[in-house]
Amino acid sequence: MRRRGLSLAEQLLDTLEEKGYRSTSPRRAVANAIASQERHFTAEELRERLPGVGRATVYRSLKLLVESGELCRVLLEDGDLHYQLSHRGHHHHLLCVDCGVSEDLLGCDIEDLLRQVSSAHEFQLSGHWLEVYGRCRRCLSIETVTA
Amino acid sequence: MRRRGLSLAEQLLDTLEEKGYRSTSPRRAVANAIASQERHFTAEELRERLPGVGRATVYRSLKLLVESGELCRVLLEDGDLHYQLSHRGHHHHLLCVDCGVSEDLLGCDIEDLLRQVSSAHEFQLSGHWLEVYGRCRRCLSIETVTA
DNA sequence: GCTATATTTGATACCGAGTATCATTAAGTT
DNA sequence: AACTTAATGATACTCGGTATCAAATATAGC
Repeated sequence: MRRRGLSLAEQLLDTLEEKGYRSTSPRRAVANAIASQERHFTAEELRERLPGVGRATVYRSLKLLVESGELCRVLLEDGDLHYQLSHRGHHHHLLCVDCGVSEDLLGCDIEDLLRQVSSAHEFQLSGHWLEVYGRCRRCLSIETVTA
Repeated sequence: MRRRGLSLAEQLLDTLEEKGYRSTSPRRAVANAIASQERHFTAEELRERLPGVGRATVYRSLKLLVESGELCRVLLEDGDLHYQLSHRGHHHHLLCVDCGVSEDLLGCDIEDLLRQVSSAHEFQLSGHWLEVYGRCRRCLSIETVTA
């Protein structure tokens, strides 16, 4: 949901400003670093690319961006949590375990299924977390070539 | 899938022995502590109950038990990873966000759905992670009483 | 039951992710 | 330009987890 006329980095800062957070140069640096990041990343990876920004500030910015919905956390197959740009509201990820690329899953029928399942267990559904892992088309074709 | 004639703790040790790991007194202590734990727990919670066992040993034992399928990791709604006894192979959890009780989800149609979704994205499915959160019947009734 | 050998242990130190504190600095307002 | 409030970054800390390595111990062979 990129807003017209705004670069990705500008959009991140814009969202923070709308929430009353100031636009500072460390935050601009963080926003730029995130915007130029194609795949999911860890806080430390981001920090390495921002030697001039304090550790606490990097973590604080990540937190604000997750809270404001611009970033989301993805759970890797091994249990590691990474960050990733979030282009929409609630959604799921289809993650390539080779290259790390992710596609969003929207409009699938999981919610319906979960509603059924939880009512069968007499649970009042409040949320869920789903990650799907596999190999993307590109990685599959590369694998075939090098094999 | 508790084996006949074995207590839960004995079964944990038994599984490790089958894999060639020795039965030691620290491991027995860990197995007993886990066996008496009804809900999901963190490594630190377990460690508090095992003052005589070294930190590294607790973590090592947890790792072995996860690898051998006796324990599984559950992802809480806030991203925290806890441990829990795993009574079966691949399964999902229906977790109560109030009391932490969990029920296993088996034989639901999620796998089919994921197969469809991933082939639509030209992904070769390799795995998935699903956690479902809600309030269990007991917590719902308590809430009604105290309200 | 004793001995040899390989595994396990626990102390320690370390790492990554994240938070708390707090004096200093910089944004936004007037 | 001055003021006020938020943000920063250094530091120290917590928690979950791993690497190292000398000392302890479980098992296998005799």
